[in-house]
Amino acid sequence: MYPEPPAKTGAAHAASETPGTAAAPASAAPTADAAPGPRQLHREATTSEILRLARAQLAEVGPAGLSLRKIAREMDLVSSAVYRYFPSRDALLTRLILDGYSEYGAAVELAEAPVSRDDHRARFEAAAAALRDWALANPNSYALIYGSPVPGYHAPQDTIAAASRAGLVLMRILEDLRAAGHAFPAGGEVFAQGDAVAHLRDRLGPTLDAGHIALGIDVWSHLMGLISFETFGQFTNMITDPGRFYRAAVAESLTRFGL
Amino acid sequence: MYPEPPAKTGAAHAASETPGTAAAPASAAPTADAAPGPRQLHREATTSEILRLARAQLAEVGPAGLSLRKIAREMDLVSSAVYRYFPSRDALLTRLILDGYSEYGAAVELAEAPVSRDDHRARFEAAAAALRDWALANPNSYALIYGSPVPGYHAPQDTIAAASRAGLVLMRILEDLRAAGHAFPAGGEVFAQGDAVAHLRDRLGPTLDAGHIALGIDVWSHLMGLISFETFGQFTNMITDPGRFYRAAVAESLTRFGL
DNA sequence: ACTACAACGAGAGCAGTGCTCTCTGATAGT
DNA sequence: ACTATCAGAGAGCACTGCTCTCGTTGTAGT
Repeated sequence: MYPEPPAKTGAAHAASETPGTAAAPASAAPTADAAPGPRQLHREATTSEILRLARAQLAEVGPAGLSLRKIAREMDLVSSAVYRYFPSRDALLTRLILDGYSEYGAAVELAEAPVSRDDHRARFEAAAAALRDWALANPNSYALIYGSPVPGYHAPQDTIAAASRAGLVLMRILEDLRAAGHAFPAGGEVFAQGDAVAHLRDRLGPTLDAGHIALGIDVWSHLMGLISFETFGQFTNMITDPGRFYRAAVAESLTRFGL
Repeated sequence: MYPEPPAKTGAAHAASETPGTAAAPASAAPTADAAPGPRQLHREATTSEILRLARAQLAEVGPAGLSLRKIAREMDLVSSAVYRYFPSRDALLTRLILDGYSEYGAAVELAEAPVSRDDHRARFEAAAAALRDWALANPNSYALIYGSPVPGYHAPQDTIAAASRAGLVLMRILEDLRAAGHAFPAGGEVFAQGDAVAHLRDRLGPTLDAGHIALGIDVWSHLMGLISFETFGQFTNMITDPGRFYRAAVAESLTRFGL
């Protein structure tokens, strides 16, 4: 809903994926999903080509500049053909957002994974650094997923699950910390027990109580605030060395965990 | 540069204000700026009417939905006429951004002002609460000024000065704190002396050293991160009571100042 | 093997956008 | 009173998202 088409409902649906693929499984061979079929292959190829070009455009001109017609042109397609694959520009955007969350989460996981499991401090530092690095490397994707939401666009439930992936990496470190018998400093208890919602708790083990989850979310928000300010240019003429500044904040965060 | 016009340079200029007003002072009466002149009056009236409608539209459909043509229609003007007052949509947006920063800063100042000067704790709490309240009351303006920047849009120097206004309220509290002989806890010293840049230091007295300014910026970023997450919907299914959560974070911030 | 159906792409077209250019009155300063 | 300036009108360009129709073609069921 970026440049806002004529009028429409205003509240974006933007939910449905590629309709054909999703509506298909009723027919064909239920033996297995054995036979891909040349048509479906073509469909998948086209879909991912659209996404590839969309991502390229996103990186170049940002979310607002993304144009279905331009994508069609680059594929030697007529604009209406693209609508066979994505029902609207919004749907494409939704898909890009979802992918963005995944990539972001994957990047953070990848950075944190190789660190020795019981070196919680190093794990946190690695994850935090990856959080910033990815944002700086993919500013437009970052803006898409953590910047201002498209007006009238209410994130479908899919996105809110995907959104927490990067944050969960931090949470798991806290979890392991707790499992290792670590005692969090008393200061963190300003966060009430009921602040973190059940949904998030289900994705974590029972080791952490809501207060500690809330502490984790607070720290996460803190880091994301710094990253957003930096990538959105708010630190211009304010902070000379954002990298060092960020590392200092990370160090401060560690003390909040008692590390 | 939202829906990106044809091609143009890509890098937004977006600097110039209402050109007539700025280019005028060579002629007329340099005795004083005494005589407003009926024509100039009309110009100012029209300009502010445009801004009024633009703000209304912004609040309703967000930055991306802002349409010069629609504004013109609502004023019973033809679209090209609006260009007599703002050279481009970008210029209008720039103006709205500037105004947004001002309003935001004013709101925070207004909330902090009535608090007894030597109750630094209450002053901080009032300012922090205003920070969040304004954002929640004006989500689209907030998104405009603190959300993802318009792609290709490089903030003119004017904006970066205006941007710090709300943050400065917090800084002044630290300043007063320091002036009152308050000793900041040792932990804050993870922030290196050189992090805060000269520009910001000039707008504050010499009482605060760069390390404490950096601490202030960090806390400010933290709060803004929380506010952004909340207004941009990132806390959905994550935090049950964002208000209480925010207040807890504010309390934690106070301890960082030794309050 | 044939047929009915669904998918796909093309093309035209609608309503909207930002922005430019030219022309015509009104108006303000000389 | 004259003239330069300015505001607005109007037409038009290039672009957007999206819809609809219409042949073609692959696919699946009989």
